[in-house]
Amino acid sequence: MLYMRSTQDDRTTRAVIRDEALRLFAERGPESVTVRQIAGAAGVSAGLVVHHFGSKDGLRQEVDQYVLAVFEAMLGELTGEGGQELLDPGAGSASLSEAFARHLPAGSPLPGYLRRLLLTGADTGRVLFRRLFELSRRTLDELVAAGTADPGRDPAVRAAVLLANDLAVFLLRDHLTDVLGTDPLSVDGMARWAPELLGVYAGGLNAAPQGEAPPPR
Amino acid sequence: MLYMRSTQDDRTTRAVIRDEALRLFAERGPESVTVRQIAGAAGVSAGLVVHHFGSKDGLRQEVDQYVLAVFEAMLGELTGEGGQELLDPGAGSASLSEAFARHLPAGSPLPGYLRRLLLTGADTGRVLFRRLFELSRRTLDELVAAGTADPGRDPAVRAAVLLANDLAVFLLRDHLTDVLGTDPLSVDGMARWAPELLGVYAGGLNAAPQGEAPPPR
DNA sequence: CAGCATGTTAAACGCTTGTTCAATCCCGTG
DNA sequence: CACGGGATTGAACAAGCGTTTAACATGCTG
Repeated sequence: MLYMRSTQDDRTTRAVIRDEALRLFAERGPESVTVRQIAGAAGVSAGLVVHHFGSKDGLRQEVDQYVLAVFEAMLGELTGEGGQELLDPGAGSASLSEAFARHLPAGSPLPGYLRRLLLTGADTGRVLFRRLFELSRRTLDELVAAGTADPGRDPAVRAAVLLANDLAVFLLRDHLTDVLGTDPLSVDGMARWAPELLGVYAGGLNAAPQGEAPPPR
Repeated sequence: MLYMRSTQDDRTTRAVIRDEALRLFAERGPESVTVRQIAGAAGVSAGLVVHHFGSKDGLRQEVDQYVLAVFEAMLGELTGEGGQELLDPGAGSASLSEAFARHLPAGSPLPGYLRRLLLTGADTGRVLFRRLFELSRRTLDELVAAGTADPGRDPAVRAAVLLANDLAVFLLRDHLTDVLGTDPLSVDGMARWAPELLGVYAGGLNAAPQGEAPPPR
């Protein structure tokens, strides 16, 4: 093909368009991105975008599906591999946030897209959240079974609290980076964030930090 | 004026336009709302909207300023009235969420607009978040001074954790309503949410609930 | 080698957008 | 009572939007 990307790139032109759309959608939101901008970013004409995806909305839906699939794959690895390591205050894991940081490259647009999906993706967002909520409920159940957590008065609400706290890092990532000087989804950032959150989970707000770094108790 | 709103309404036409814009912006986002739609909702012509606010962006900025002003007023009442009642695990207050529920009418578009401001309002959102972060830091300081909380290893991060947890309810309101069956910003919803969160804050995830079902103050 | 499906482009189309403009209406003031 | 000025409208405008179309190049298949 003469029209294929110049330098070596094993992705199909179709995939390149999809990736650029994903990036731009995550950055500015689908409404603020034009077909011509996507085409420009992918190095093709506007007509080709429509030719491949039927319409702009068709492209958006395909990106939705793609992101969801990647996310599910991530979740699969997480819950499937070495038993439940999710949300376990004992292990170094701080759940979803850490999962993303570990499974995705540094500047990946995926977190941003998922954020937008969660906040403005009418139906897809609802499905996604329900999925996460069920996961959170099961995780809490496991923690209770293991004696690591109490179900509380209202286990559904407690699971929701845990999920919300987890997602908050995600949704507020940029602002947190701004005021703390560290991206909470980066390795350094999680090293600051996780102990503080797990400290509260372990003994409440009033308990002094326990797992020491400097002070030998 | 013959053109004034039919039924009694003490608001200026200008104010009506501003309010309708606020509502629509909060619902769908400024990019997805047209000047004609705003005009239609306010019962005026598109030209008049521009005449009053210069441009669509001018209108958006004015709504921004208006929302920020109302929010600041709310914050002022909160921090100023009976000393610090904010984030105090002893009182029934669950901070920002409760403040909104108490100071705003039921279907107010303000929470939705603030959410959007926080998540997509480039500079305004940053300023808003910094403001809230400073408030959270001061509140944590007071809790520490009162012996109700420990500063933790990294007080800035601990304050950020508290703020993020608080804002999460806000940002995920619709989804939480969906899975829990109760709006967490309503009176009923807070009655479910607050005890669970405060329970964790009081003794961590593993502690059994302490204050009984209806706590006799 | 003919032929056909596919990838691709440039140009054009129709529609919606934000904005401008001239005209009209009404009130307050001199 | 004239009149000037703000409020208000409907029509018009240019620009940008998503999409359609006709044409062309390319690689595969019989």
